[in-house]
Amino acid sequence: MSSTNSVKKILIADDEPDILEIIQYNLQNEGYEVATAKNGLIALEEAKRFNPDLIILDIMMPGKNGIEVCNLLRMQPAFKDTLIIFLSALSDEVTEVKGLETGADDYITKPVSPKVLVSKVNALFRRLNKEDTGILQLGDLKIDREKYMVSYFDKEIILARKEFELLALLASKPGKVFLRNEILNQVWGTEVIVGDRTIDVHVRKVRQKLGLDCITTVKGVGYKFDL
Amino acid sequence: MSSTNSVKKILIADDEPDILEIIQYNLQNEGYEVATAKNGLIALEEAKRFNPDLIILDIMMPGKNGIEVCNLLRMQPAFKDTLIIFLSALSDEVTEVKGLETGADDYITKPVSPKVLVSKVNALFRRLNKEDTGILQLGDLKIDREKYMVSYFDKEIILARKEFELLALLASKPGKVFLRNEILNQVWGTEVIVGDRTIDVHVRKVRQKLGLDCITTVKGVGYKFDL
DNA sequence: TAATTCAGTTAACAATTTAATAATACGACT
DNA sequence: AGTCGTATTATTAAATTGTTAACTGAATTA
Repeated sequence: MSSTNSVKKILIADDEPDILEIIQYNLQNEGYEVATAKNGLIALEEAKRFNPDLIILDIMMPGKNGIEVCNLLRMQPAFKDTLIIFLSALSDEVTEVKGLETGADDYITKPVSPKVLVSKVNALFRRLNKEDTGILQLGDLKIDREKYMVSYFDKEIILARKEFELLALLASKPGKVFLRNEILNQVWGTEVIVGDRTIDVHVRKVRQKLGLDCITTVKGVGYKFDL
Repeated sequence: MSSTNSVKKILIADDEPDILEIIQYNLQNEGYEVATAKNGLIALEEAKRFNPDLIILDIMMPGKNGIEVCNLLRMQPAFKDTLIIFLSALSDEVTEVKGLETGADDYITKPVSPKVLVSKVNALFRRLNKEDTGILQLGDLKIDREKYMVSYFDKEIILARKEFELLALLASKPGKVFLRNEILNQVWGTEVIVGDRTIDVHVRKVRQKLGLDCITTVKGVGYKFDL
């Protein structure tokens, strides 16, 4: 199974050595870990051994073709969720639809520019990692934007909305000094007009509830988050 | 934001009425709910109103082009995770790479066969919905989305439809705070307009029927499910 | 050094928002 | 007609939010 953090592993299966090499080179350049297979059977073995996050499959290969390989992979629980991209010289509609319905995530027709291929791969991983929740982890302080929850050393701290938004804003760029105006615009919006003291008071409440000196005052300028 | 159970909504933006119509027809045939926009500005408005799960954007449109629209959408938190596919007659490498790097999930060059497009759309949703099993088991609480049934300690609890959908939504991501707007969109849809109090009342009923304190209110923000 | 000013802190209070509840109304369906 | 599901409204209760005013400490000035 693929970890969200680590370097992504990609297996490329194609019977043309040139293509294999070009794609491998470009993906490695982008920081991916790459393995290759020069036919369908080897691809299956490599998939087991290498446990890739993404498999790029040529359709027309000697022995087992790409679609067969895909089917065999999808049958195994271990590869149920593995990303699969078909790469094919066949650009006919029927094959493409069949390929996608087999459970592939994309179908790219050759010839394809390496840069475009890399972009598509990036896009797939980007989307998959969107799963990550908007959690900010700063030392022992955790700010979960989705859950509207702050915890320190796993102890939950209840913040009111404005308090939370203020903290989330400051913590979004630790070290950066936010001007009072920025804070007003971000947290309170441009419509509402509130006095300057209001910010101070909210800062105080956050400090108090956190019991942690992480909001620093920069006199005459604004506030910043610093652990 | 996309509901786990409901029909997926797709917004298509293209300045060519023919294309708009063909795509719309094919996607509706596949069971999707479709809205259309004939230029970039309208697309932005429709996105806000219709709240689609996927937006298919033509790149060359009068006024705002697709890439601009994509950028504007991605800036708004509400559309940060919305699926976006570019559709373009431009097949040059630079535009395609730029499009994908802008945050699109796919880039398809015209002309495209409607069947292939539909397959690609299906593939995207398939990938996104991987964890969407019908039954949710949360501690001793079981929620069966297919049978519209809830049980606690094997004791069946009858919920009305809206009540059920509300609970199912909140329980789909335990801990996550759902904004009132999200709840309205998911449970009631974008078409119907109901007052804010309606949500409260339904929350109350669910709490009452479950006899279980699993829905927490987060003042000023929304509600969350927590066991 | 003492007085003054400036900027921010603090605590108490008031105003405003927001949600829970109960009672009510209206259809759809039986 | 009666029940059920749904949405609205009014009332009440509670929490958040904003303001005020007094306080503190540092920097500035006389």
